[in-house]
Amino acid sequence: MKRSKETKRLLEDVEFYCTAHGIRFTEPRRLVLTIISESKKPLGAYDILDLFGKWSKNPKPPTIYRAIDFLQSHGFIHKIESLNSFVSCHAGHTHKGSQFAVCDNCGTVEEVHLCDVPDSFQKQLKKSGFKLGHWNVELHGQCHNCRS
Amino acid sequence: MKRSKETKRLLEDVEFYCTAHGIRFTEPRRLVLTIISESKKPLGAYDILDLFGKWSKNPKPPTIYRAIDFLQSHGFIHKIESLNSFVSCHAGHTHKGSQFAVCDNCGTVEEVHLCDVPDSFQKQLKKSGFKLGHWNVELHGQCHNCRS
DNA sequence: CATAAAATGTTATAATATAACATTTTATGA
DNA sequence: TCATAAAATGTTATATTATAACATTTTATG
Repeated sequence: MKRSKETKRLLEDVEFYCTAHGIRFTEPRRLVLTIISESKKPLGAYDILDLFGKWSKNPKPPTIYRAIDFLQSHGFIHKIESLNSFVSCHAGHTHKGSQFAVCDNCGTVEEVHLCDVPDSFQKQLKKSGFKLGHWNVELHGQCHNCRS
Repeated sequence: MKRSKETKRLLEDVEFYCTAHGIRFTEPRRLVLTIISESKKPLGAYDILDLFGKWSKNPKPPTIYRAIDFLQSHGFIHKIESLNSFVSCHAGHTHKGSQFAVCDNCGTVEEVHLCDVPDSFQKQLKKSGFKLGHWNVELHGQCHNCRS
């Protein structure tokens, strides 16, 4: 199976993280992460299922969704809610928020990493007494490539 | 059918908007908007379908989804992507972005209205040459009520 | 009022996600 | 080292969310 430098690096990072935290980086989890990481675009669960099928006989949806849940809960992948699809996270550390610029023309997604929620949100949340857990920002539009 | 002051006001606003723009505010559209507006919490399409059934004999999913598409495309309702559900918009005018504070405990949603995307996003988008269309922000956590 | 466009009705099915239970794998300590 | 429990996976079935396709009705317009 093909694995880019970025994917190899991500797999190593996750390996390290899992060892350090005593959690298991099993074969389906590794394969699902590799598939997502190798994709230039976000993948839906059933896209992943199809690709997974190249390496394993007749996989079923729960196999994919379980791996997704695991990877997501540890911040290794993110879900783009407006596309029902998933991207890998190369931000290098766990964080509570994610921001994506989604090109509605070509479908590519760029993660816009910010460690904190913008002030304008903070202020409004403080005013209403809302305790922020995690957040997700999806910015739709046209990427540089598609504009020219 | 019960209709709060807020709902009545919203219906009037939409009525006015539709007349002004030569678009039709038909019965299924009005009923779906009323149902969403009367709800304290975001409603899924099939929740709406059930409620719609109290006023119309045996409605089918496309009826609901069509009304949702219409209402959404004109900015009268918003979809909370992370919940696959819908809320009405009382912001009073169409806008390109929406922000929601979603309480993961009680499920209530508060719309945090901002007319512009925060600077920190603007900056990053400018850098990468991304032309912003519409955006969606979903802030998950605990609301004031659920904290006490 | 004839016509075309818009909206709705209706049937079927596609796409996304999870429940429930059986089996296998792994970590752990007696 | 091996009995055990916890974790993970396999498997079957089904729930939930959303749309395609085509028939019919309603509305705006000349």
